[in-house]
Amino acid sequence: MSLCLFCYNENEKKVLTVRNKSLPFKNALVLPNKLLKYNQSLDEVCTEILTENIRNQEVYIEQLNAFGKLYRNPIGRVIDISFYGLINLEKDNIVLNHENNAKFKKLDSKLELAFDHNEMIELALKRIKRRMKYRPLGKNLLPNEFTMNELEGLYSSFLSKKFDTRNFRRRILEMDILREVKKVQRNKRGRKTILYEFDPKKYENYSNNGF
Amino acid sequence: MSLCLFCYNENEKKVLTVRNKSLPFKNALVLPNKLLKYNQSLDEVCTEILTENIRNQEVYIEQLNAFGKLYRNPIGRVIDISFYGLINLEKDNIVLNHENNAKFKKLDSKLELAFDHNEMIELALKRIKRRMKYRPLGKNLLPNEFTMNELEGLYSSFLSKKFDTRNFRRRILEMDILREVKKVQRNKRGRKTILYEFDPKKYENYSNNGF
DNA sequence: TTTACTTATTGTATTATTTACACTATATTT
DNA sequence: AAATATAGTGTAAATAATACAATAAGTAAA
Repeated sequence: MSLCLFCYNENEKKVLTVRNKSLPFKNALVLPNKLLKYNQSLDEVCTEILTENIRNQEVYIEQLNAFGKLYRNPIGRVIDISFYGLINLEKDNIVLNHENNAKFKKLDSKLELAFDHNEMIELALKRIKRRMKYRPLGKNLLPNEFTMNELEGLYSSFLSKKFDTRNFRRRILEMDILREVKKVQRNKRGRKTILYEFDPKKYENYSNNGF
Repeated sequence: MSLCLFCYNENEKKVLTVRNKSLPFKNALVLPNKLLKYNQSLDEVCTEILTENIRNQEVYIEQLNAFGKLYRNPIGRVIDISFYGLINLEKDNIVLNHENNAKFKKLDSKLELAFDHNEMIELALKRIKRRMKYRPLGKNLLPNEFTMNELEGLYSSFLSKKFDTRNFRRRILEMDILREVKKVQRNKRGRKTILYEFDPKKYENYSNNGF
């Protein structure tokens, strides 16, 4: 079982990687993963992977795909059921396990993982991209309070597409998932920024049932 | 591994079921399934299931989901990676294995399968429904030549929604995946019907990349 | 052969959604 | 007070989706 755990930090999407501790590909960069034990459900392994690597198991997770090619692991036949998850570094109170060398890495072409783990990331990103078209995204990636610009940046990053600010704002507001927070964000220069939060019930509803 | 194999026959969607040959739930109605052997890839088991039950392995298949709850099988922990497929009974030259009691059953509320196989069907139908919104459907379910009414019926059935004939035809033709066949279908009463076929290249293209 | 009936096919007007596009507001710095 | 940086806003045009009913082309019956 492998997990693509994404965050959105410093205006970039990143994925959690660890150093592989055993053969094959010992010491290579891989997605956090764990073998399923006989008495475990899939969810339980996810929880273990999370606990071990970030010390937090309360994270948004979706099943991705089962990878089952015969020779994907050179040592023997391993079927890997992969998941993806979305977190926010501060909000979710992450403690990276440095024994595993757990690190969030930028998603660029230089990121090369062992096994078929790059494929997993690609597939996860595709899935997220598709999902964004009929369900809201952001609650798991952003801090509790955020600006429209941050939300636009996130959408822009995951959909690899620039938005027109005015149209973006209108569309998001029409989704009816945000509320303005009383507070406001002071900036070094320029106008203050309105802060928003997700309306939990509405977000939940659209997240489960689509728009 | 289990397979939801759908067809669209006599204006109804149907799914392939078999009688379970072993415990637990011996003799119960189930989806065709098979245990994965050590030296098999997922695709190979799919092929086996297909060969065994319909004597044809050249079928459109997509991975659905891994079902991994601890007690989904009362006898022990079994993780089931499910697939769904779409076929056409005549075109695909199906020979049902009656030793397994392989039969296509209408998808109605009376259809009750053992294990979590009903869940699998539900999920597969949801997936297909979603997929239809950005990719074409029909090539695998319809005969090579078909009428607009048949295609509309198929869409209507899988999306559980009535269409306005005029709007439906316009939308489908705008998709640019059909071509008229020279022949025409004679009916007992009323006007002759134009026959269409899918343009293989265009269909393939939209099927892989979406509209 | 004319009329009734059956089924297939077609077009237009309205509404809703999406896109394109540039200036004003509010704060800080000099 | 002027320059600069960032946030925030409205309107018009184009495109897509929806609602809606009459005509065309055949068979069966009178």
